[in-house]
Amino acid sequence: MRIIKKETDYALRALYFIHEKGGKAAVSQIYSQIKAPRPFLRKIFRMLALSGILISKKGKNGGFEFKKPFNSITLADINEIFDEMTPLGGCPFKNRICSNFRSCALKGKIRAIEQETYQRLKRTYIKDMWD
Amino acid sequence: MRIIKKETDYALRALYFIHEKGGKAAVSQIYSQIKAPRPFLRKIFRMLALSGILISKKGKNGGFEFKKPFNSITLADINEIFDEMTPLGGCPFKNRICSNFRSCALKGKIRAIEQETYQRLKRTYIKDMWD
DNA sequence: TTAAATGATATCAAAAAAGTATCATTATTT
DNA sequence: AAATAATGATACTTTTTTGATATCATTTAA
Ligand code: FES
Ligand code: FES
Repeated sequence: MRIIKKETDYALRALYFIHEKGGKAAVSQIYSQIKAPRPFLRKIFRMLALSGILISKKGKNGGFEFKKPFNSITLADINEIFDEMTPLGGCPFKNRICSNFRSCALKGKIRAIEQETYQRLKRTYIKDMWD
Repeated sequence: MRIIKKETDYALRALYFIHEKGGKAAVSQIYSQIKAPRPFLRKIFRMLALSGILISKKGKNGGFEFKKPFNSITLADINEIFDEMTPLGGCPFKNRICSNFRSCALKGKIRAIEQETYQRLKRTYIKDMWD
């Protein structure tokens, strides 16, 4: 059972780091601290910017700062950027549809559990993760 | 977020099928019904037997029957055969340990969520999955 | 003795996840 | 203006995990 991806892991720790740094930082200042590969972290940050979590500033002395207030960011906010949920009525095994889709009740039960887990991610604020 | 693997999916549906067939069946009678690849299902069944869920009977007219009573089997029972949980105090990213393992509080929170999900799997009986 | 089942194991293929490389664009500093 | 240092965009590669095969040995009932 893999709750989060490495991308989410890096993202969460990086966001926390930016917050500690006063709310703004560039990838070059972060990656070594959280031991993430630089180009990978860049990709992650671009997605965070596209998703409205961060604002990016280009050029010298550029970097990233929070768009969404740090205190309001949940684990779910970040997780859903990198990992999609199974759609309502869908099968947990994406694209390639399951054999006996129609008669399969499994997907419903599994989805319910997934949803419950998601709700919990939603209730977990990243500001509280380092308590 | 992937709650169960395909192996678990096949296993659950196959077990239900055996139950409907009166508690005993051979792989050759099952795989086409649940649309699982035969050799894959064989492997799955061997694991179910090794784990004490089923008993295997070799030879002609052989097959598999329940060792653990069907009504007592939970989703967790099957899931844990094919998917391991992160060990207590461990990092969700198996083998290759995380960079800042010591200072990382993330792993604790993630594990808590994983545990909660596991508890729910434990409370879900496969006999109830086709309601 | 044959047929039909599982046991055991090695191997392969496909998909997903993780990570790189490269060039373009933008803004600051000199 | 030029150099520098940041992100934007995108294509690619590698590694890991998952899903699936193939093969031969063993067992048992007919
Ligand atoms: S339809 Fe995919 S698990 Fe049932
Ligand atoms: S130690 Fe692995 S997620 Fe923190």
